[in-house]
Amino acid sequence: MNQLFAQVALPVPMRSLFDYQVPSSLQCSIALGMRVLVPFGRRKLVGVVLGLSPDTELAAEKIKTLETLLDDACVLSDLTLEWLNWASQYYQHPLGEVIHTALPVSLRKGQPAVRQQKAWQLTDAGRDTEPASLNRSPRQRALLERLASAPQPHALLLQDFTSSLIKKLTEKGLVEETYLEHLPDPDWPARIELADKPKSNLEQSLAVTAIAHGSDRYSCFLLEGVTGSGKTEVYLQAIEPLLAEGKQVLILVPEIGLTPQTVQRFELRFGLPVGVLHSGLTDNERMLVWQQAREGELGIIIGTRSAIFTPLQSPGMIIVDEEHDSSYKQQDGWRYHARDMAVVRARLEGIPLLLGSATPSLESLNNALSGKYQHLSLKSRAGGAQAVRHQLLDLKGQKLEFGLATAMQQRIRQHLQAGHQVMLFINRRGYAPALICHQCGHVEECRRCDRSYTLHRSLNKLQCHHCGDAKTVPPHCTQCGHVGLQPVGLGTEQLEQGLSSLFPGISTVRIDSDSARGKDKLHSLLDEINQGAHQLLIGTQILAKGHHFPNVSLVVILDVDGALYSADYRAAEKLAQLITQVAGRAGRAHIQGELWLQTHHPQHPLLQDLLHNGYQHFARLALQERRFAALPPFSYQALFRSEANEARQAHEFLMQVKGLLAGRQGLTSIGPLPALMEKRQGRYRMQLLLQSEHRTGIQQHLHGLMSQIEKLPLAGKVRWSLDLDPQDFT
DNA sequence: AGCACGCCGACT
DNA sequence: GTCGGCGTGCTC
Repeated sequence: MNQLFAQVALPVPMRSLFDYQVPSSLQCSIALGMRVLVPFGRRKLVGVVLGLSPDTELAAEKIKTLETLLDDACVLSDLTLEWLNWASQYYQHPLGEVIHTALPVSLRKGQPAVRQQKAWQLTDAGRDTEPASLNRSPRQRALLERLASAPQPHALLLQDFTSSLIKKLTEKGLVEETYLEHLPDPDWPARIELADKPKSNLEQSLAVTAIAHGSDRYSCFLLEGVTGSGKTEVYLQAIEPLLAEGKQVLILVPEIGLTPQTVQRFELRFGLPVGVLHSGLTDNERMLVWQQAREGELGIIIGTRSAIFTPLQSPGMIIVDEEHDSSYKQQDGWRYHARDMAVVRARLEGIPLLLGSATPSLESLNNALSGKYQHLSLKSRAGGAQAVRHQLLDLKGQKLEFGLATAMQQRIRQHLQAGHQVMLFINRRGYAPALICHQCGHVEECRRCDRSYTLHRSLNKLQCHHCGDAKTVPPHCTQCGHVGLQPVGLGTEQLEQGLSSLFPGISTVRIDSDSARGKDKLHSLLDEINQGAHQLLIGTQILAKGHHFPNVSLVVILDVDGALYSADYRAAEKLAQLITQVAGRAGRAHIQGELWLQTHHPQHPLLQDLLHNGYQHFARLALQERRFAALPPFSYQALFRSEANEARQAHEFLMQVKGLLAGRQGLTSIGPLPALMEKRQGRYRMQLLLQSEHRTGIQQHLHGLMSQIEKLPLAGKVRWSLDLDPQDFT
């Protein structure tokens, strides 16, 4: 037989495929998209076959032979491979690692992909036994005859025989255990039982009709619906006709939004089991949902970020709920954005994509306003919850204790005395902030860019993260001459320790990603809160997501300025989303909720706009600002990060990367600058930001650059990575 | 990324 | 005399 070589993608951080000789015994059965076990160095790796060819460019002595063919059918379809290949190019991440992330852990480890079920078959002795010889035990005889023609699944046998009977024949050596491939049973469309649905309003009906109109091809919808406007009801009605046709629906939700109630709502409406994928599952549980989805046995699959990789036999629609949520962006390794991956997947599969949010990302909103996506709005709020009152507290010249103004402390006391709960929001700590004058509120700004400087304590410098300009820290305010400029948000870090002295005897609880880590930890904390075990709640973004706090009557956001004057240009957008989400969650019909913002700039146009005109209006204003500043979504970015024990090395590496890009048209590079969190775990972190007006600009320049970078001597010494469409500059 | 090889310091 | 530190280099 002729020689055959397989090009295999392996989970290693290298941008090449690896050639292996295919043993002649496997040449007939091997195909693209199957997994193989191959020798690699002195270990064995599971890889995926991406090419088959009668020849290879590699020297014969280097070629090894693949060890095992792990599948008899492909685990990744042509379409999926095309999708992942695109992703590997777009994110400039090695294809082998991309494929590795897209597979469930069990498959990465080489476990079989087909679902197996326990079954029973006759042994040689069993086949030689005359059924008549068992005439004295008719049940045993019946079982023997049942197995005579073919092995039978365990579950099926139990309908007619007891397990002790099977055991008896096993002990006699006539019957033995075996495994049969599970036969898919995709007959759920026939079992749909629609529950009563609420009467939908005009906006909802319009949205559902619009979606139904485009449901047989790729199209993208942005459903912009204020909190409580019934987005989920639109999802339910939009997928109803698809499910009836036997089409499957994949729903992505934020990490924190995947509650039993969410899942139940879909289950109850259609009377169907829903496949659920989240981080708390075991490898086997994930694998089962993956298999059921692939075999078409599930109509609805709900999951967090990585659920975007769930294979579907007959895809009907993808829904991304709370599409603005930052948990859709992977923050290490391959930094993909599940929402963006969903757009490309929907286009390849030729199915509609529905993005829903009360506070859409500026990216999606821009696509909707420019007509790239269809824009659907839900503006009326169902139910009678009272709107939360928003108010601003001017911090200029105020006495602050642990970041709280005296007037605010009194207000908090009033609410506590009334028996209500109070929620205090602080931004994540450790960020490089702007420098602000507490007397007049003046913020040092870069003259060239009109943007605030960022304070980098270790260098004792102000740096503009927009153009890279640096200057020394001024001794006094350039506006009013006041001496003693302070970083924005000073004191809020000590808030938690200070609360016990400010509010003695009041039970305080902190909720952030650390304290809420672990299975069900967050939920038990939330239960405690709603049962009234704590009166003062301190938290970050996590508190605002998807949970209701009926007894909270006062919400305070301590350092609004931190977001208004952050080097992270998305901070204002995130703040606006936070405020809007919180306003939708606190209080209840009989308690008038209050939301207070502490700021040195109560007249700031973005704040004023948000408070008076709401998120929808604010977002459009913010988009205009982005357009003027040529920031995303009106430009495209890629961020190189580097990290080393010595700041010099991290900096020098990025200087060399910048050097490789020198003189390229249509591409600007900013930096290297210290990361907003300059140091982490004792290592210095620097960043180099690339920006282009066109997406293809970034792509073209990155093409080929990565392999050049890998050849730099420093590339092996510093930890470095590329983040495409960066969302977070920490 | 792993995993080896390789060449310099404190220990049974 | 060795155990072990992590720098460097390779993996079809």
